[in-house]
Amino acid sequence: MKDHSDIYDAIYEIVRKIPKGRVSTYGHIAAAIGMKSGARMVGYAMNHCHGLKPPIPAQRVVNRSGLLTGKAHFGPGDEMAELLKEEGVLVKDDQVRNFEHVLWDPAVEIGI
DNA sequence: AAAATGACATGAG
DNA sequence: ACTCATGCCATTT
Repeated sequence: MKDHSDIYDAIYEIVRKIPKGRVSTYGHIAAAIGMKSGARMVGYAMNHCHGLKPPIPAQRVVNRSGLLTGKAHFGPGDEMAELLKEEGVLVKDDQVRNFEHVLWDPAVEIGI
């Protein structure tokens, strides 16, 4: 495990910039770092973000449908949905309500 | 070195 | 409107 995870670093940086109460999608994050079709890479990076020094709010990262795809990777239960609810994101049946309302576009914030 | 896998996206039927 | 098939780039076996 070298420390070259530049891709991960880029992805983590974007996810870390997601404000509380907001969510983002893999496609938008991938596009923000320059990987238009690297949606899978974003998810892959999330899989490795377990135990990182800065807590990565991967719970704010959902698929383009607003569905909590990786909820199973957080906790045994609906910990991911609970976290989002705590932050103010309306989650119903593992799916974000008002998705477009809480959707945060990294490209806009970063200024791509 | 090649093939398989992955917390997705998009297009076509 | 819904389901099936392909693409994408990096990591792992």
